[in-house]
Amino acid sequence: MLTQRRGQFPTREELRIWRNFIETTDALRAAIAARLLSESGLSTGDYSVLLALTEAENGRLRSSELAATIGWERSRLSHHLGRMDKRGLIRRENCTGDNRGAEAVLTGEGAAAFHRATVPHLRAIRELFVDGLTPAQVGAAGELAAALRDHLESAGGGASSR
Amino acid sequence: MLTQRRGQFPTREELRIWRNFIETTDALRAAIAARLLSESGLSTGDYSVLLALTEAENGRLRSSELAATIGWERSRLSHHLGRMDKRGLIRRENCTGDNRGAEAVLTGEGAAAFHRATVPHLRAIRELFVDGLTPAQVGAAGELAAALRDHLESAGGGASSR
DNA sequence: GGAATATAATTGACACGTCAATCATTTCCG
DNA sequence: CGGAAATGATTGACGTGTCAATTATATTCC
Repeated sequence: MLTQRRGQFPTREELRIWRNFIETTDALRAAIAARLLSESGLSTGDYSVLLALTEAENGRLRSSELAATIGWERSRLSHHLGRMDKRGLIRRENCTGDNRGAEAVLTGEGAAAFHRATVPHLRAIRELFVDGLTPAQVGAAGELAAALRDHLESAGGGASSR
Repeated sequence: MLTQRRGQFPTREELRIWRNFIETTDALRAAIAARLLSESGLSTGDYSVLLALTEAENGRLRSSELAATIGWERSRLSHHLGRMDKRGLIRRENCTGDNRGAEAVLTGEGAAAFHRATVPHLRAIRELFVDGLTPAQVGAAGELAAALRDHLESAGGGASSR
């Protein structure tokens, strides 16, 4: 209680910045996602999955590897693959050599959708993110992200981590 | 094609920064939300609603005003109030003077939950956001947010806005 | 070999968000 | 007045995310 670091709470100004920061990044994410969806019919989740499969050997990946690649929980991926399967963007196959495994396989339709999406998506990132900042600010964004990420990883992000 | 501004697409480095930035802010948001939930049983949505009601005259607000205050769509608020009502955090009443209106009223239980939540929530914001950055970086975060927000508002965030 | 355990993936229940109806009341105006 | 349009709010359908089981196969080790 003695050793409590400077202000237990954020100052008014810090709080204002926090709210602004989190709301703005949220709006940015939503705007990019909306553009992607309207221009290609893909959600950002779809895009991540298709990107990973496109870059994978033979357009196929074991479910758990795919989850690790894009940083998703297993059950989230499972639900999402179910929806993508229903839409014909991917196909599920049994994993040869390990019968409990499953592989997600890129379909022609999935590959086509991904290719239709990529150019407009990159353009949206440039227009809404890069073009809104000076080069110095883009650099600052990178440093900010790195600092926050390091801090999160060390200081424990989760709820149960302390 | 001649007049195309500097790189139609983000550079490799810009793209790396974009991904890092968006993933990190997402992880930060998730971490703060998880802390809030585990420490108080409230979601960030609950918190926003309770904050607005707490600050309102008599702990009550007309539904549409509440939506405007916290920047939500009406239907989103309606769904959320339904869930909060079921949990006893707020109560719905008819709006005197305009029978199509509805008011959300803070219950004792809602007020108590909010008060239990606020200190740990502010602490989490300090620990996970403010403490992860130098004072200069906090300032940079504010400027970044302002720049991105301005750009989003002018350059059209939505999908249909061009 | 065969039970205990670990691993891979799916499932179900539920919270949350968006969009497009829908319903009720009020307001506008001829 | 009375019907058309505007306004306030809710609802339903569906995509998405999390958590806690559950199912199925592999591995381990006695």
